[in-house]
Order: sequence, then structure tokens, then C-alpha cells
Amino acid sequence: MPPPYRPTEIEPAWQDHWRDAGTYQVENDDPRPHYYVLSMYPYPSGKAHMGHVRNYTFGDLIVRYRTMTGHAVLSPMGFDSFGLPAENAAIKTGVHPRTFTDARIEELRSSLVRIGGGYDWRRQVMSHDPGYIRWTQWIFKRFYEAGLVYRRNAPVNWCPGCQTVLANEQVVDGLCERSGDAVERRDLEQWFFKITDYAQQLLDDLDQVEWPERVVVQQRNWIGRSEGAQFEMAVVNADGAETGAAFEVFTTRPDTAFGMTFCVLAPEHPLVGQIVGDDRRAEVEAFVDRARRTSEIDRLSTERALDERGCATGAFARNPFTGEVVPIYLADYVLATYGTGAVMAVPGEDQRDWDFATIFGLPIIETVTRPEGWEGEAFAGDGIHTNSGFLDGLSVADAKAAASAWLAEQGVGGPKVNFRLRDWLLSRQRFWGCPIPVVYCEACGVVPVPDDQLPVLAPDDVEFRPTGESPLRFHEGFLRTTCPECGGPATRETDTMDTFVDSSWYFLRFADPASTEVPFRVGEIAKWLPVGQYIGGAEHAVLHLMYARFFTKALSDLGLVPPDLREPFRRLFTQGMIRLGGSKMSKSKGNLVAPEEIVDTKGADALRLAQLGLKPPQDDVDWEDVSIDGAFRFLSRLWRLAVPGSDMVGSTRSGEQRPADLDIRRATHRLIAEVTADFERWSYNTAVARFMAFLNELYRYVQSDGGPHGDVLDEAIDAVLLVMAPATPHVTAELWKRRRGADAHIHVESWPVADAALLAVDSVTMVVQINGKVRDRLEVPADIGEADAVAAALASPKVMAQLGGADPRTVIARPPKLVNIVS
RNA sequence: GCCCGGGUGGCGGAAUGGCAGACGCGGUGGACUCAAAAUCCACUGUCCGAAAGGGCGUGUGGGUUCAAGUCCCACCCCGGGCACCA
Repeated sequence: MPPPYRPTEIEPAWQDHWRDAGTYQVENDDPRPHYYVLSMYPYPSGKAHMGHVRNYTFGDLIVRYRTMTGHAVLSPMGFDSFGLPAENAAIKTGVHPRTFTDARIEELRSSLVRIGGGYDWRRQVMSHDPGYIRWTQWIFKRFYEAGLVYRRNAPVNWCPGCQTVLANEQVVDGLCERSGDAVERRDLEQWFFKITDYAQQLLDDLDQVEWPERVVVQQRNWIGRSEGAQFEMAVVNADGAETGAAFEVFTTRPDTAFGMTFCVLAPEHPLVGQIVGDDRRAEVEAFVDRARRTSEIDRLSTERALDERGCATGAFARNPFTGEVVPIYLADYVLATYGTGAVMAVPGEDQRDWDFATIFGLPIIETVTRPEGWEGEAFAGDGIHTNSGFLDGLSVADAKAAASAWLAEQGVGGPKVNFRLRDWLLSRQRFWGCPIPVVYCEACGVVPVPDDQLPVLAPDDVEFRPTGESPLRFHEGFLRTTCPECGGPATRETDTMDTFVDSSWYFLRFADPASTEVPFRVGEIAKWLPVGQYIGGAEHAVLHLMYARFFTKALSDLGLVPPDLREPFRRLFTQGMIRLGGSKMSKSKGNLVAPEEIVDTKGADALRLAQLGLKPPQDDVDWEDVSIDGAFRFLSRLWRLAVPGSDMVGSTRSGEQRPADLDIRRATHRLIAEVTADFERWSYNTAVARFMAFLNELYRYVQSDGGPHGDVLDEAIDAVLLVMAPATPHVTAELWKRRRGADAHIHVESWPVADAALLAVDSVTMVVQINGKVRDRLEVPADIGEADAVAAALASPKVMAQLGGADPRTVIARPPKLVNIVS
């Protein structure tokens, strides 16, 4: 009796082998063509969950497949090991975040090994490693020197739950995307990356990447480019006399400026206090105060009545187009952080302005001719301008250009492009992050820590208080230092960096992990980057991917990576999310089986196969749909047939091959061709279906009357093992070794190539339709001509019976696949 | 509101305009067994029919075509993204 399939015995042995033999270690000067496969490095949360399994199975499949196709594959892994959970655990339990994090990393690393991941562990990086922190800080300093980092006092998003500020990208619907707390507005001195310098490039270069359209669209939306005009408006008295004050407005509709009947400033606009009339001062101050206290979520709400949202200032401004005087209002929907924080209001052509004008009793002027039968309020469509001075008679597009040009001529403004993208707020008031390497000197001001004193590390002897405040703020030994420039007393920055800073360059370090003078050498980067295939969750569509793109462009401009490396990730695949199954969530949550338990019982290969076969990779997955039994059953079937001494096979024939043998040979080569095509197009679920269908066919073959031909069966089994190797690496390796000998290793074999001669078929099933309905199927030669095909179809007894002697009106022949008889 | 996806058996899902439902799960029957499990084999969209065979079927309604799940128009539903950005 041959041994049964026991994955728990064979899998650890192969994992040891891959580690000891360095199967997935790769050198930078490897002569094979280079290919960089990268799965997003995980936050170390402990043992792998299903999301990890799904993500890293796809990545590993590609690594193993590309290795077999003859590439030198860079397959690194690391850990995004800074972040709030470790700090929260520290506050709760008193365990230092490093101790906590190191333990979680070991759990996750072990999980990744146990699901069969093939990585070059020598290249591992961890965000919290002092060796990594040093370079994060080093890069920060290069950005600082290049003017890409600055510090300013700004209204920021403060999450009371996380006790830290958040980037705009981390605020969703006015709530913290992490904790769900309502985000408050605070004014704080904060560090920013000048990502807006790259707004246009970040937009343009999206054309260069092969990414899911969904992600590209999200990035475009986030960057939010809009073209328009910006111009100055003088603040005047009610009688039109200049006050000397002025403000700028941005508009995408300069063509409608003749219809401006008021303008609106953000409550935070710096001019507010200066221009407000004395009789309005109390009311305006109350309004501004209320707006500042209103939470982000309420301020974004469109539910609130407009009359609560706006307030007259009693001041006026002059419309440069008409020379007329219009009142200045405040409204909380005008955002201080977008454009100039001030807008012109044209109620005739903008619905929001129309609503506002109606509430506050302001005039409405139509400057674009309405279409016939127009019954709406504001009209935002195209039309011919009217009531618009020199713009009358022009279309919207022409009037926009003419208005912008006129502004430039007058010297009061001109065309302007605005972006929704804001600078990246990187300060975090947390302990467990990369310290910002600057000190504050009473004499010299802000002084970066010299390179030779990096890394700046947080001290270990800290006390985590439940107040949520960073312990760095109270650690005298850390706080008190001397100024590197004057030697005088100085204090350290206690804020740390957003953890997205760490993940914005880790993929570069992987290419040159041992570099000592610089974080990575340009020449080594050129050997691997850009990443050939990046794999990760769609939830990073905006945040991580935007930041990493920005870093790459900035580093490229600084000469730290090759000048032509403008995009870090050439191809991106975003797999679906794991859902905890809709309404049954609470019930099924208790029954969830952890991946490691499945590995312990059914093996990693069954787990991987179940994930791959379940549904298309980009689809979301319901946890309870992941069924391991079918996958395990299939692998057992494979084993029973392929293991030497199989009791399924019995005796085999040799010598002359029969038609049935040729059929199997054809099926074998079709399998190779089809799986290859499926792998190339990320259709793993159909590839798994092909494995199964092929094995079913082999089972029928070995049990057929004549029995299997030995050579034919060997070829078939070899082929299925090879094409399955990237998907189920352990069982295929074990069977290969048992069939080929102790030194045989399937993962260093070449990917099989289908024999074209065997893919060509000489007879096919031709479908015969009458009026589009299938009436018969005929075996015909593959090279059958049109006349023969029609003749064969008309000769079919079933067709003759259906036609009942009547002559067909038309016959459409598409030999050799189909004949359609129209009667 | 706008922009993307998507609606196919009991379920997950397959299908370059040319055999709808590959493959799996679940189910039914059979073989093996004292029996059960495991395994192997067969069947499994739906309706009519003893069968042969036939009718109907891819969210709804139209259209293009010899032929539509696939293309076009309108609509309904679900999922995701954006949404006071001037």
C-alpha cells in the first residue's frame, strides 16, 4: 500500500528545504532576467488571518511561477512594525511596544512560512528596527534640505481616540478611519511633506502604470485637479471707496463673473477680523466661533439649514469685471484650506450659490442663455453668454478663456490650476513611531540632527500613561539635549512620523538591504525597480500608493534613485477583501477557523488551493465560503494517482499508443497551454478548475478498459505537477521527488511548454443549429470546408426530421464550429 | 447627485457575438463494507413526457444580428468610490 497524503508531515520538511537551500534567495547580479514581485509588507498583528493568506498566496504563486519561467525573482518580506496597536497594548498591559511587536512579528513570520511563502528572508526589513529608523530619518533630512519638508501652525485633524493628529487621507466622513472617533479641529505646529509640489506629476504619471482603473480613478479624484482663474477683489466701503484690503478668489467659472452678486469667505479667512463692520462684529465673531467649534462631520453635513451656515460681514468688495460693489458673506462651507479660502458667488449658474442667494435675499443674474424650456434654478450647462459685457455671445468655453485673458491683461489675476490634494501632515503625537530627527534650540531655532548622530531612538525607560499622551513628552533624558550647531541647551522634537512614511520607501531598501553609506545605492535600485508586480489590498488605493509614488519621484529628483524611476510599481493588483459574511457575522464569528488551524489539519496546500479556486482574485470573499474540504479531497486524489506504487493505476501498457492515449496527450498539452494563459491573466480560479478537470480525465483514463500507457501517464502526471507547483508548492514538490529521486526539486524545474502539434486537433464537434437552436452535433475534420460542412449538416437525420423536407432559406456556415440553418 | 463595477442553477462561480451553467460545494443513486466512514462510479437548471424527445431559461422591457449572458437603448436592484473643492 502506498502512503496516504499527509500534508502535515511533508510541508514542514519542504519549508526547511527552501530555507536551507536558499531556493528563493536571489543575488542582485543574477544573470537571469530580473523580476520584482512584491506583496505589501504587513502590519504585524500576530498569526496570519485569511486576508494575509489570500494576499500572500497570490504573491507566492507569482514568485514561484516566474522562477520557473526562468527569471531571477526578488521576493522579499518585511514588517510595517510601527503603529498604534502596540502602543495601546503597552498602555493596557505595561509591556513595551518593542517586546509586544517583536512577538507579533515572530508569529506572523512563522505563519507566512507555514503557508508556504518563498521569500528571501535575508532582505527582511522592519520599520522599528534602528537600522531602518536611521534611514527613514536620513531620507527625512534629505527632503528637509530640499525644501520638501516644512513646519507650520495649521488647523489639523485631531482624533481624540488616538490622541494624535491625522492626515487628510485618514479622515473619512469626518471620522477617524482607524478608531471611528469624530475628528476635531485644532491648531498645532506640525510637520508637512510638500506632496503638492508633485500634484501634476502624480496625476500625469498615472498614464504610465498598469493599475486597476478603479485605483487610478481614486487617485485622480484625490488629486482633484481643476482649471480656472484666480483674481484679486478689493475690499471697499458701501459707497465704493477703497479700504486698501483685498483678497483673492479662485473660480472654475471666470466666464460667469458678470453674474457675481456676492462673495463668500471661509470663517477662518485671515481678513475676516479686519474687514468686518462694527455693527456686525458681535454677530460675525459668534459665527466664526461656532464654525470653529463645529465638528468636521457636522460641517460637512449638507443637512443643516443654509441660514445657519452663512453670515453677512457688512463689508463689500468690488467685482473687477463690472466695477460693481457686492456684499461679502461668510459661510462655513467655504473651506479655508482649498483655493484661496474665498469664492465669488454666481447664483445664476451655481446651484449652491442660488440656494444661498435665495435664503439671504440676494439678486440673481442669468449670464448664460438657458436652453429652450429650461425650468431649473441655477444653470450649469453650456450656452451663449448674455448680461456679460465683452463676453456676450461667447460659448462657455470661449468665455472662460476670454475672461482669464482679460484678468491677466488687467494685472489682477489670470488662469490658475488648483488641486484638491493638500500637503501631507506627517507629525504624530505618538511614541511608537519613527522619531522626527530635529531639535529646537533657543538660539538657532529648528536644527536637524546631524547624519552621524542618527538614528534618534526613543528611550526604553518610559512610562505609558492611560492619558494617551506620548511618554516622550515627559522623558527628561530624551527631551533635554544640546544644539548640534551652538552646543547650547535644546529640546528634542517629541512627535514621531506617520507610519506611512516607513512604508513609502521599504520597497527600495529590499533591493539593497545591506547598504551602509546610503539607504540604497542607485545602481542596485536600477537592477530591480520598478516593481514588476505589486500585490495588496484595495484599501491602500489612495494613502500608501500616493505617498510611495511621491517618495519615489522626490528621491528620483534628489538623485537617490535612478532619474528614470518615476513610478515605483509598474503593475498593481488589488485583491478583494475578506468579509465576515453579512448578516450571519455575529453568529459565524465564533466559528471562524484560523488559517493556522487549517494548516495543522488539512495543510497549507489545501488552504492555498481553496483560496485560489474560490473566486476571481479581485472579488471580495466571504469567510464562510472558503471551503477546504474540496481542496483537500482533490489533493488527496492527486496524491493517490501520482504517488509511486499508486493503487489507482495498477499495470501500465508500453509500446504502441492508441487513440485514447493520444487524447490524453492532447489534454496534457492543452492543460499546459490553458494554465499558462490563466496564470498570465490572473485567472487563478479557472486554473484550479482546469487542474481538477484534468485529474478527473486522468482518473477515467487509468480506469478505462485498455488501461493507461506508462509513458503517456507519466507525461500527464509530470505536467499537472509542474503547472500546479506555484499553487500548491509542497505536495507537488513531494510527489516530484518521490517520482524522480531524492535530488529532484520541482521548483527549480522549467515551466513546461505545450507542444503546438498536439494542440492542433484534426477533428472537432460541429454544432448544427436550425434557426439558432442546437439540433445536432457532428464530428467533422478540423479543416472541413464550407460546402462539406453544409452538406454534412443537411445530411443529419435529426436536421432532416426537423426540416420535414422543406428547403432551408439561408445557411450560415462557420466551419468547423457551427452551421446555422435558417428555414 | 456623479463615476466605476456587478446581477447566470440550492450556493461560489465558468463562458474571443457561435453547444449557457466548466470546476467546486451541496444533493440523489449505485459499487465497496457485516455496517459506517473514507474511496470510486453515475446523475443533478426548470417544465411536459414512461421514454425518445420537446418547451422555457443568464435582473426587467425594447432593439441590432442567421445567432445575444456577451453589442445598443431605457429602467430596476446590489456593491464600491467621489460628493459643499468654488
